[in-house]
Amino acid sequence: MYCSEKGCETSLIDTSWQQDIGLGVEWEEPRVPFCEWAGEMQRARKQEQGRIRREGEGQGVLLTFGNLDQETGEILPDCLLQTSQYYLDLLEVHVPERPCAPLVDTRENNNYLLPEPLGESSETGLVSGTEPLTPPHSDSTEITQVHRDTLADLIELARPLTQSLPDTAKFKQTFCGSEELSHSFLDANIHSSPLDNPNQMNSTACEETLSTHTQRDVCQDHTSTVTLAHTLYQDEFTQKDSSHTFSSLADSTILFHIESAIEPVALDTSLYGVDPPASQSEAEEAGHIHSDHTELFDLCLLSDSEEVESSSFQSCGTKAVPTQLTQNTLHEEAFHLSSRAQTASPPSPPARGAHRNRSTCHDEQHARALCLPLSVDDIVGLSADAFNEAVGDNELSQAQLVLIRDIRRRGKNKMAAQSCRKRKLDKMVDLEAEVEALREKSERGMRERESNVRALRETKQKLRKLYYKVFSQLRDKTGKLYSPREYTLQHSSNGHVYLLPRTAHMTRQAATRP
DNA sequence: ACGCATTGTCATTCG
DNA sequence: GTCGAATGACAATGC
Repeated sequence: MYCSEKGCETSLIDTSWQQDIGLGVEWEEPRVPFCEWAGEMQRARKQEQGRIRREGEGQGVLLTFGNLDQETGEILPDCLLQTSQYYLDLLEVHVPERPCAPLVDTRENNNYLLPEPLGESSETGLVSGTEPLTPPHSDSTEITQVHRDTLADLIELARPLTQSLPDTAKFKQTFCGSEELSHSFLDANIHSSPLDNPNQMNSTACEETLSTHTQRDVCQDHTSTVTLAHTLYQDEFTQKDSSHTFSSLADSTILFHIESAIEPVALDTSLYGVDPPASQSEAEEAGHIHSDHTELFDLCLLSDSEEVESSSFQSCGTKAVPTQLTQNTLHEEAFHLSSRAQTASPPSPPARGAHRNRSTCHDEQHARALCLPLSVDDIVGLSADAFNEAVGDNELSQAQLVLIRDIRRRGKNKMAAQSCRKRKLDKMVDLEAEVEALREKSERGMRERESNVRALRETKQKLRKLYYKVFSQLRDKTGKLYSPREYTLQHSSNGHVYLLPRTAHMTRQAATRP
């Protein structure tokens, strides 16, 4: 879709907005033409720039993690400036000598498509001081006037398309040190996702993610000097109508096809185009980058495996795959990566709190790397018959067979160890309960024994008293008392009681013993 | 720095 | 003999 007339970009975007409104998007504020909005944007930027200059102290603080762009007044980290300059250099050849028409989307031609330029325009009331640029493939009548720093901002906006941020948090730690800045990049990654790129986030997921981020952006402080211009651009959208943001961007197809301007990047060197580190800190940063590189590879393969079985693995985000890489190349590289991970280098110490899922993630990464047809859960959870059937149905390589059986063995053993420990724990609990019951039983026996001993002692005492009482009442023929030392009382089975001399009694007892 | 608890993994035994 | 479950031992990690 080309527009050759001056000012046509305004009508195009306005038409897009009108279409959105026609689709039911409510517009609470009076409609502001895009050109006016762009002018406001530029004025806001100028004000921001002036504020930065006034706030020398704050600038000093901000410059601790970034550099001040002399043209825009934005604070950019070094890496961004380098990358921005890189893309500027790539696009410098397209700088024309006269004002240009807006860039519009021609996806077939892979042309640039930019939002309405913030450059000079008497009709739109935009500020002056622009440096005209034109996209590739545009003829003399299809020229675009783009403010240089706006182009730089849009390059930054499009940068995630080609460099991918495997892990926003890691990116934040590695490059920015500023949460807001990293949010800007995350938003840029979302807002600039080409809908027609199969490697990018689909529109539904993008909209969902976008909704979350736009809500946050509405609450964001727009006076921050760290916010990049494209974030301001997006925030202006979200201020007007957060639900309108994506549709506006999508319907007007404000996309930035940068792939055509990017040279092939050697994957084994750097996907981020970082020069060899000169210092230790740079070397550490390079280590982060290399780590992201490896992670990116896994994620590249993830998109491949999703084609095989989309239900097995879940995507971790929007990842760009270098178009120069074929799937076979990726698979071969993934195999080497997986092999290296399995055999060579010991895993680096994971972050605190990552220990619990380390093993599972490790297996999942290997499964992704080798494109196993089953998820780790399925590999472990399937019955033996189902597992063998699944393995038999899918023609797996030797490496895949080894890996899938290792994953199953480890997973089974892991569950077995867990159940074993649970059983051991339960057994210990049962044994402790049994010990407690036995202890109580023993205590009861002891108490009963003591009670019995006491009763026996009392009985013996009573018997002794009774014994002497009987002897005290027994008299021989002469009326003399029987001595208990010389006589004893014997109770027979027939109920009679006999008084026997002790010698006879002892003789009798000896005779009855076996 | 040290001890303890938890978890994963390997080797081995058992059914 | 094979296979899966069970378990002891060990290492890594977190607290």
